[in-house]
Amino acid sequence: MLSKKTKYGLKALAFLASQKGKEPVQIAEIAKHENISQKFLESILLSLRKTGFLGSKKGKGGGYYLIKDPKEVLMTDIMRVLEGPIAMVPCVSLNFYEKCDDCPSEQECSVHMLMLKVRDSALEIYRNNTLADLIA
Amino acid sequence: MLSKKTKYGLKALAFLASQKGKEPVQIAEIAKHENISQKFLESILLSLRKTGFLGSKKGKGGGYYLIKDPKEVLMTDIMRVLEGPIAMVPCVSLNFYEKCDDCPSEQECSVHMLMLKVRDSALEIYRNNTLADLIA
DNA sequence: TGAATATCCTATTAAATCTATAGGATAATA
DNA sequence: TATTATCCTATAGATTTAATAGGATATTCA
Repeated sequence: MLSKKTKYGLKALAFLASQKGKEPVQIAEIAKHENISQKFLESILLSLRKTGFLGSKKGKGGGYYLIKDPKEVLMTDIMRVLEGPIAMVPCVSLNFYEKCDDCPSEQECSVHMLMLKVRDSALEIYRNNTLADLIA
Repeated sequence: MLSKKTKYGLKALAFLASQKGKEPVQIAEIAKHENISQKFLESILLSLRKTGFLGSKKGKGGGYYLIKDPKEVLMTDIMRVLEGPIAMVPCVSLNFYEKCDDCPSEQECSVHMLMLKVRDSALEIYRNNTLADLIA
């Protein structure tokens, strides 16, 4: 299941992408428009800024804005920052690989191959969708 | 991420499917072979029995065994019992549908369509794989 | 300069879920 | 009737997620 953090983050990014101008949008406005707890959203936007998706401006007239063209922002990158691994088990993760402690070998593991297929199919979707597609 | 319950359940099912005969296999043997806490596995096998995947026999010489031919057991059915919804959000779930409380409408929701695609791609994998494929 | 505004940042709490264990009841075998 | 192995419920422990609190910092504008 998608975490609230991810869902809210996606909605916030989509909302920012739907804005015509490049004017900063305040947290409060996004939170209100998307029915999100403002404080919770604040921490999510902060992490999106620190990972290079958003820029921000303090003080009056401040807020958050997209740094890149929505068409250039791949869903793979967004998902990995918000939700973490796209794979359902660490042993088939490209960016968050970890060995399973209960498996003697990945060759023998009955779960490994199936989860590899699932990961690949999810990757295909995320690689072929950008932030711009969220608002289309 | 896949829960331990699901992972262990899949491994146990695969182990049972790999057995030549139809003799019951004891929890202890499965647990040892797959490096799983025996008590935890016990509760997992119990739920797989209650949902019609496994049969069981008590007493000496007892244990668990598959009820159906592994080729006839779809991964969709296994996953839904062990892990729950295949969809990442309830609003795109076929078997566990729920309306999102934060969304005014699913048409407008920027997350909805993307998650529908992800669900469909996962479904395609699970529908085209059976328990027999886990041990191939 | 200073008041107002809005993000920045860390810490903490609250809630939910997941993982694992305990301990006896029940049934089958020999 | 002793032994074996599942059945069943309850609960404890651990981890993760969701949300909140409160002040620090920077910017705007009068």
